[in-house]
Amino acid sequence: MDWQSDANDIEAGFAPTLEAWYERHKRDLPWRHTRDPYRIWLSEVILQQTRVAQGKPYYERFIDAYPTIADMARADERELLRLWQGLGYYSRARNLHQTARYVTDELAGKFPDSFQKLLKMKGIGVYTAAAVASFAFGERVAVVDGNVYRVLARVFGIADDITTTTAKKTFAALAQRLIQQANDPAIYNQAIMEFGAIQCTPVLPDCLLCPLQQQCIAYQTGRQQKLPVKAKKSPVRERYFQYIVFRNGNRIAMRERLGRDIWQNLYEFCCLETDEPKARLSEFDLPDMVAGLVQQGVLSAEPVEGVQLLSHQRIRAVFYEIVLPDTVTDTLPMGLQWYSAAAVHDLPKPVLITNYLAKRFG
DNA sequence: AATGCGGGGGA
DNA sequence: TCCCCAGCATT
Repeated sequence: MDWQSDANDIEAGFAPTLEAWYERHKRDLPWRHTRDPYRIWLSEVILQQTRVAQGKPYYERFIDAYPTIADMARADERELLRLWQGLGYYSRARNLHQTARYVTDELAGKFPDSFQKLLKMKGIGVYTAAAVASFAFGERVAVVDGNVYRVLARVFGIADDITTTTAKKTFAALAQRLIQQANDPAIYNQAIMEFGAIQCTPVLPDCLLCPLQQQCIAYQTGRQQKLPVKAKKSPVRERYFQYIVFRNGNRIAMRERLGRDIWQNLYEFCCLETDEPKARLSEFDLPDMVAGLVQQGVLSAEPVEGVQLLSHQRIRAVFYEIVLPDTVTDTLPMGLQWYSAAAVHDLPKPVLITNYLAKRFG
């Protein structure tokens, strides 16, 4: 099994290589001069989804204001939030305060000293628990953050979508295997994140000077830019449907939706899609056939707005009800046909249409 | 499993 | 612009 021994060899050398790299390249950061769990915890919370450059001055300010966890516990929450101002994700500050008080008052100031205990604290999730447990207490538990996903995906050529639960498990298991070979779990955890932050960067990683160049699958196959794979959260597409609801007595003009779009084979009213939101008939152009028909009728009520959220689209609809006189015998455009109220009821329709009918006609 | 939650920096 | 950043809590 050649591939297996190769993979194991790469895994075996991984942690020590990064630890050696770290000793040569690490930045001098204030929270790296302490093993005080309070300070490490504070730094980790500040750095959640936050770059070192942005978080560093805040860390200094907080340590000045609250040198110990008891100081933070006694502080006024508004004061904490003021210090936090500008960092974002303000629940972090509230959770910080809550945990500071809990540790001070309920745990007699003794900071939780294991991964499992740390996990129970407000604002401490899997990442932060692993970070504090390893940095402050030397526990051999691997951190998995955005840097780790990137480094592991590239070095080991893992193309799984990191936004999925199964991929997260895969990466966590690999990371936990890798840390077993580390000389010092605290150093190793710092090392892989520092490596991701300044060498194996999201764009333009410095592969030419990389100590893992020879074993990096991404480098060997030229896929640095493609890894890690992260599903783009497709922005919800905004669409604007203007529905002309033609009425004649108790009949309504409806058509079947055809073609490669939403609501295939469902029935709707005369539908005109616009690029921008509209609120009145006069704000957009009607096809000639439709315009001619509209002119013969009267707008019978204020336009009605409706919204329908699909997985990747938000349909904002406006319904304009036009009542036509019996004298109109024009052929209906756009494949529209007249349906009695009972027939309309039986047609398959999008919820958006059904809701409108219910709202308008009960 | 999906969302909401912030603000800044770099390409 | 878009993406990403030492993620977490809630539903």
